[in-house]
Amino acid sequence: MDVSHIINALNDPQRQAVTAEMRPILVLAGAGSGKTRVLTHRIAWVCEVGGLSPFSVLAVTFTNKAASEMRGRVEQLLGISAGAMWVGTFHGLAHRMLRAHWQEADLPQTFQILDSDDQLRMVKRAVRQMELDEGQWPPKQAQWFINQCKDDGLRPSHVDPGQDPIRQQLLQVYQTYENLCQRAGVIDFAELLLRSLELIRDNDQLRNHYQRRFQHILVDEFQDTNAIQYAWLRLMAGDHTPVFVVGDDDQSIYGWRGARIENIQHFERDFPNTLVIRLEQNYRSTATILNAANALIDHNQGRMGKELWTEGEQGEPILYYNAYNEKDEARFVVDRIQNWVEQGRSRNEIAVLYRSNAQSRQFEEYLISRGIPYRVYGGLRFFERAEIKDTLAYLRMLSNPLDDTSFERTINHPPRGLGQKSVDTIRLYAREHSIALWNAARELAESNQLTARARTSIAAYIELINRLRAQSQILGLAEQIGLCIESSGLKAHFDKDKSEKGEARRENLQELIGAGKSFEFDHDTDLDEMSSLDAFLAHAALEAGEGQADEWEECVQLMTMHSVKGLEFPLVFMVGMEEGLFPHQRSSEEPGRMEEERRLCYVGITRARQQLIMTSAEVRRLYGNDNYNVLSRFIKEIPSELIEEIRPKAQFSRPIYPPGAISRNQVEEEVGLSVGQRVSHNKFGNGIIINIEGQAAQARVQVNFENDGSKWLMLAYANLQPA
DNA sequence: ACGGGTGGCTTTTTT
DNA sequence: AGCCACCCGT
Repeated sequence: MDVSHIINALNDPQRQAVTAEMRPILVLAGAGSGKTRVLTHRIAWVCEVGGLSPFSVLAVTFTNKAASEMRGRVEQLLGISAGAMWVGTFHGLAHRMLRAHWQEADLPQTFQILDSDDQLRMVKRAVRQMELDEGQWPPKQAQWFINQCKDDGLRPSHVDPGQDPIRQQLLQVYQTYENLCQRAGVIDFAELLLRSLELIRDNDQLRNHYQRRFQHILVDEFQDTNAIQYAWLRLMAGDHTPVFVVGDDDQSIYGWRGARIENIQHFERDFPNTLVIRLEQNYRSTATILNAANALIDHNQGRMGKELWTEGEQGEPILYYNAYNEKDEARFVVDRIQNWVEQGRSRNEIAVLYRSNAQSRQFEEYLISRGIPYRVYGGLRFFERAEIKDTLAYLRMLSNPLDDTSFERTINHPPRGLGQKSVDTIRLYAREHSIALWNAARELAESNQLTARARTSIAAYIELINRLRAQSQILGLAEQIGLCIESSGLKAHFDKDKSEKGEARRENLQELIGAGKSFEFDHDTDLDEMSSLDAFLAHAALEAGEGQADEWEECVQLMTMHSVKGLEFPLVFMVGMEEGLFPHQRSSEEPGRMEEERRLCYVGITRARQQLIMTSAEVRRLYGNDNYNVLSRFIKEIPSELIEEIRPKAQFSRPIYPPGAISRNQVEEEVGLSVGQRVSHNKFGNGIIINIEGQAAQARVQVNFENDGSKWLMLAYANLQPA
């Protein structure tokens, strides 16, 4: 058999991984070492050489993007359509399983998926239903608690209430929320995984079926798996199916949302007889960039060990510029961008990376003023926009009228003369009778508990939903969407808005119809019994869609260091390299987080192919005050011979301090203290000055005390002594 | 239903 | 400083 197309283009360790015998395999794949290639070629290998059917392979990723990329490459390699193959995201595959076994999973056939926004609304309802004060019990916090429990595989009954009354109350909210969801027939993202885990755990027949069916399980970005995903994988694999996981402990940056780096660290222990393969040859960056990355990440403890190398050139040194302030920083970056473009290079090749989204603004302003097109990643995505969700809520009511989330969203939107009070009556009635809002509304429309006016409105609403459902039976998906937009009054509602915003909303609604059309086209086969409407609604929840339509315009890319993972650019800027910003202040407080910050920095560095430029600002205006930040430790951890510091050119004067203000150095001189200095205070003890502001009698210093944390003190009264 | 004023918050994000 | 959620008046 000719297998050259599978293994020819591989280096030794890659080939070793791809052709390894059937046993647990852990591929530690460094940045830019060809991990996707290994994953896809492995699938081709076990199918073509190992004789497995493509349908007995399970391949899991985290993002839809990674899944579709993998799917495309497998199709190409195997020359088949991978439609029926189990290649997808954890959530997508769990969803597929629940759709197939909805009865066994105790779900209505038309169960709907809540996205985080829907989930928050539902938590809010739970909090209100318990008559708790929303200020004291922020739904956001409860949502976080619930998701954390579910990500650890814990149902309310499994959670140890402990002694903490706050925790006990949150647990009650969790329970109430669960009841609301179950009654409405909706499940949130974490529930997809939890429910599917419980399904195969408790149902012997199904478990045996899946364990027998899948002969090989492959996992991408394994370092990002959380507890429930890991448990799900182990259950799917059972005792006999070999697992092939690819990941990089040095790129684990999602610990804060439940990812467990231990999953990869303990893989060898959990899966006996594991073969570990390291992919360390990098095909992306210059040696300088890799050396910097290696040196930086070497400061972390307990790594699994890996060092990137390249056959390529040394390349340009890393450039570092210490700007006066954030404006100067942006100016510098945009100058460099202009430079690059003037040399005939493309704007697509450039990424500006920052730690937090708030930092993008300065860069945007300068880019706009120079007329350079750019694209900011992040923000609301297509299916998350209000007008889209409004329409989807109507569609969901057609599919499952018991869906309380959608009922709440549609009952008085667009306004149809039902006030807060009438809706409250419906809620109360539903709660008292433990029925869905829809059923409560139907009963109340017949009763005399409401004013005649409200009854008419409710009756009209019920009539509307029923009529839409009847009419939509014979329509295609796109027509159904169009019908909902028209008949619900949403169209008329948004037509009234003559502003740019209204215009954009109308366009989005038009685009939604278009999305329906192309969805029908792509899914014409319809192998499941699921209606195309239900399939579309699930698609909308699971795949929120790209944020911006004009993504192919040649433009500079602005994004956070988190969202850049998996991408690469010839020219990369890492901005805001300051203590407090990056590493972020909130990460120095929690144990383990600092190493995660360092990994994040490692991720950023390894995105650069040719040139890496880092910047910091001496003074940065943040939340309204000036901060004098110290240079990020991460820059200090890179060997200085790899870095070339750019000094401001003589012709640039120091224009940054606004008239009347004085520089930090001047303040320090006047005050006689400096940032970084150790001082003692007779009440708070010893500490370090981390910030100085104001002058003369107004001078204030921020001191980070060893015992009491950081405090702002008026210098005139603090009586600080150098320590 | 809208809009203006106020107060509180402020890291990272996918599904 | 900005953003957003909430509240109250119209």
